[in-house]
Amino acid sequence: MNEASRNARRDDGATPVAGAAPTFAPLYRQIRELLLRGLQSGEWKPGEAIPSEVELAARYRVSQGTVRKAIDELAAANLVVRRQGRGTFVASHREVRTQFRFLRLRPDEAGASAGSPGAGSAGEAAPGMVMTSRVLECRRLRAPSEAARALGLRAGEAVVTIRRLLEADGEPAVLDEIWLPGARFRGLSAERLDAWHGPLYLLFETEFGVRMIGAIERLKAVVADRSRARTLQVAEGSALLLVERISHTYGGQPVELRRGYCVTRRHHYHNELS
Amino acid sequence: MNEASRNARRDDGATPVAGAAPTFAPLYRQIRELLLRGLQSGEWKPGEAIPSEVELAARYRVSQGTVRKAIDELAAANLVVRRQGRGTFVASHREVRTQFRFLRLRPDEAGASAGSPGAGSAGEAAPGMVMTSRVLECRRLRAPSEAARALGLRAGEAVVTIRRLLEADGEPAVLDEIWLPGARFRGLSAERLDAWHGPLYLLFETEFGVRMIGAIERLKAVVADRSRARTLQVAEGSALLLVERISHTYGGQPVELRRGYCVTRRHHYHNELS
DNA sequence: TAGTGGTCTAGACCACCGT
DNA sequence: CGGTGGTCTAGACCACTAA
Repeated sequence: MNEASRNARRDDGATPVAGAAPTFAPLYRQIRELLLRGLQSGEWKPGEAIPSEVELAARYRVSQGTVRKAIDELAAANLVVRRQGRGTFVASHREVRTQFRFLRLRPDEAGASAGSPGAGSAGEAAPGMVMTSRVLECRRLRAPSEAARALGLRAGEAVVTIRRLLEADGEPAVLDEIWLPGARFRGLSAERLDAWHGPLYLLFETEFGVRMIGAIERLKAVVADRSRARTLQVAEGSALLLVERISHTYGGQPVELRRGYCVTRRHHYHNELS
Repeated sequence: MNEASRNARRDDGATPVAGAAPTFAPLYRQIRELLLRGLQSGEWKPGEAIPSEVELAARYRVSQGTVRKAIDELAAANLVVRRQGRGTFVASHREVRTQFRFLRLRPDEAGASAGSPGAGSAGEAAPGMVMTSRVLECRRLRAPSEAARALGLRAGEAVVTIRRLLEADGEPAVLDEIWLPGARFRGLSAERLDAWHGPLYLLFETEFGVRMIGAIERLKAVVADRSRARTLQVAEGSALLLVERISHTYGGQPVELRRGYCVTRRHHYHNELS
C-alpha cells in the first residue's frame, strides 16, 4: 500500500502557512483530514458512531494502526470520543463532559480536594451549582463593526444578538451578550430560546447544525456600569470579570462572539496550566 | 517478555482513588511512571537528553513502541520535548515555549490574525511585549493560614514571601504576591532576586531544583484598594484582574501560591478552549 | 459469542541531525 | 556516516460491551 499511497495526496491543508513550500503530510494526518471532512459534512452526526477502525482501515487501504493514530488526534481535540467495546462516537454537547469544557465558572468552595494528577489526567470535576438561564433579548440587526470583524462578516450583514442572564444557585452570575451570524441562524428567536431548556450550544448543534468545537477567550476586569449593575444586582462601580469569547466550528471558522460579564463574589473562573 | 512483565508491577499510582479496587496498569504506563521517577529524582536534569528510545526499550525489556507511547504521554504533559534526529530532552523553563505557558497576559492588539487550527495545533504566538520585573519585597515569615493551606504546610511553618511589580512596555501591569515553602527555598533573598535577570521559574529550577510543571488558577475581578492602586499607578476603585495560582511540581505537590493583580486596560488574559 | 477499542510486539523504512 | 525520533505495517492477544 505504502509505496504508492504515501505520496498520493500531498499537502496537509491544516497548516496553510503562506510562503511555506508545499509540504507532504504523513499518512495518518491525511486520514485525519478525511475523517475531519466526514465530521464537517455531517456524514456522521453528533452522538453517532463513526465506522470501526478496521472498517476505516479497509476503506482507506491503510493499516489499523494508522487509522488509530488519526483518530487519536481527533480524540485529543475532543472532536470524537472513544468507548472501549462500543466504538468511536462524534462528540456532542449533549454530554456533560463536553458542556463544562466551555463553562469555566465555578463556585468558590469547591472543596479543594487536591486531585494531584500524575502526568496527564484531565480531572474534570462537576461544578456543584445549579445554572438557570433567562433570555432578556433576542433580535436581528445589522452587524456592528466589532461583531462583523470578529465573525468574519462584511459590514452591515445580518446578525442575531442575544442577551441573557445566567443565575447560579438563584443568584445573578453572568450577563451574556452574544452575536451570531444571521445566515447560519435563521429562525432563531426569543420564543425558540424560551422554549429551550438545556445548554445553548446543544440548541445550536441540534437545531442549526452548528457545532462549537473551540474558542479563544480574552479576560479583563471592568467596572460595572449602571445598567449592567442593575441586571446583575450588584452595586454600580463593582468589579466584573469580562470574558470575551470568539468560538469557532470546524476549520477554525468563527461563529459566535460572546461577552460575558461575571460576578465573581462567590465564583471564579477556573483554569489549569500545564 | 510480555507474559511475565505484564503483571509484574501492579497499580498505576497515578490515580489513587480511595476505595477503588487495585487496578493493573498497562505496560506503557508503568514505563511512564519509571521515567517520571527519573525526572523527579533528577537522574536527568532540565535541558539534558534522556536515553534514546531503543536504549530505554532495552533497559526495561519492552519494545520500542511501548517506550514510545510512554514518552508520548510525557511529551503531551510538557514534561519532555522531542527533537527529531537529536533526542528527547527534559523540559526546562529556559525555553521560550515553556515560559509563556505560564504567562497568559497579552497585549490587546495582537493583530487578531485568525490562526484557525485544523484539528489540534497549539499555535503559541510570542507576546509582542517587553516584560521587566522589579522586586518590592522579599522576606521570610511564618505561613499565614491561607498560604499554609494552599501549600500543604502546617500552620506556622516558614514561608518566603515575595512582592514584585511586572511592567509591560514600561507600564505597570501586574503586582505579584508570592508565597513559597521555606524549606525548599533556603537562601532565597531580595539580593538573590535582584541579581537574577530572567524568568522566576528558571531561577527556581536552576538554583533550588524546583521545577514548576503545572498550576491551577482562579480568576476574579476585584476593586483596587489604595495601596495596590498606587503601586500599579491606577485610580483607586479601578477594576483589577486577580489571578490566584497554586502551582505544583512532580506528583501534584503544591510549591507556590501566587496572587497576581493585573491591570487590564491595555492587556488581557488569554485562554484557548477546546 | 462476535465486534469494538486497547495493548504489545518486531521489523522495516524515512526524515532529520550532527560529525 | 551513524544515531535519533517519526511513520507504517501485520499480526497477536486482551478488555470491554452488547446481543
